[in-house]
Amino acid sequence: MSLILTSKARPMSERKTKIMDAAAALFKEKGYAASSMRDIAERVGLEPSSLYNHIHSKSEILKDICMVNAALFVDGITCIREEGGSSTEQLRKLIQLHVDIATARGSSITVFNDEWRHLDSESLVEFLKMRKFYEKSLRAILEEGIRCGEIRDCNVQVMLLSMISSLRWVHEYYRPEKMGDPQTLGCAIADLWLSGLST
Amino acid sequence: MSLILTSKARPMSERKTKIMDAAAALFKEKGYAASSMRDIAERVGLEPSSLYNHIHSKSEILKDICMVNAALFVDGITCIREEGGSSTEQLRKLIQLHVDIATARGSSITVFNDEWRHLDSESLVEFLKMRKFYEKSLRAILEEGIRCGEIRDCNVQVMLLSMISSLRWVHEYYRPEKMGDPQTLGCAIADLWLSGLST
DNA sequence: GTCTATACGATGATAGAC
DNA sequence: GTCTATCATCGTATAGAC
Repeated sequence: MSLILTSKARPMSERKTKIMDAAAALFKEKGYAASSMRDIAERVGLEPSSLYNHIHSKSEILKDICMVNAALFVDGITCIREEGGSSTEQLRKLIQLHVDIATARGSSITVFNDEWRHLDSESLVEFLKMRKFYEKSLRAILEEGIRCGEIRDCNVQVMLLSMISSLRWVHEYYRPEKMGDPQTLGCAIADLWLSGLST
Repeated sequence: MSLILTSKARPMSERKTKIMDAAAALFKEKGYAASSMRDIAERVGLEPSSLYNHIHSKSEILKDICMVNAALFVDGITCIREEGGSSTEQLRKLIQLHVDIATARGSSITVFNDEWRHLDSESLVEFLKMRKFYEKSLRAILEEGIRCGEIRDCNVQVMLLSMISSLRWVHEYYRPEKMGDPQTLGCAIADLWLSGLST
């Protein structure tokens, strides 16, 4: 899954990159609504008004962060579906995708997870479409697994939501020294999900 | 677990209750920072300044919501630990506790989950202490289970964080008509966690 | 591209009449 | 307890000099 490294976004000016990074970090720390353009400007060493030479508005920053990350997940799961393999294999790859993205883009993924509701209505529609696509794909993996007897026949929606939610701590609490590299962690979480806690 | 019904909070005036409920709903919809005192006042049918006859500040509302809910979890897990039983039984009860609280206090629990970082530093310390206590208790359950061979010997921190996180969708996406009553849902999630997805 | 200056609405909170 | 009036501050964003 080399998607994280081979970003398809066209190159960004160094200044704009710094602004986006500072904004993502701030949104993570205080949330979108509580982060001001003055805060962002201060972090990046500019006067507030100068930010507008690089971005159009605060809401545009949020939109960019959310969409870039949503695309990573959509592309990732599309890739996994195309590669095929058993449901179990696909689930393992999917969990690894989440862990890879969460460990590689800590602040950006927080914003994607928690701040998307502040998107303006137009962007929100687009964002929710992508999320819907992602959920539909995951549901398909689970249903295939149930059909061929690989996955237990439980409430699919409950499985799906539990699985996705259970990965939402990684970006915040991942500690390499305690949990190993992302590959190791992904494997451990996949084992947990597939085999359960009981001996 | 009758904790939810037998609230220990001293009685609140009807007006104050309405203010707190409206605030919790708003904080859930837009987040704490993006919700204004004017918004709250409008919902409850008062002028903004009148709110201050019932509460001292906006931050106090947040503090009350967070602390009341934190106490529910702390009391709940304390109860479960005191009742004893096998680790598996305790884990089942704990999952049920989460589901019960999430389904019974939707908006309040969202605030507790996502908005606590806006607490002022003093309240934040108190809040984090309670959370720490909760995590320590859950860790003890898991470690006991591993020691006596009831729970698989995995990274405890990874298990703990995954378990807690996996329950964070309930308050938002619980649909009784699709998932049954809270008891049924709690049972289903507990089965998922204990036995895993694989057949 | 960066700055200073500024527009102008929204914010949390208070004072004081009723 | 509720209101009107008001304050001081901070919010996003723009204009225009350099």
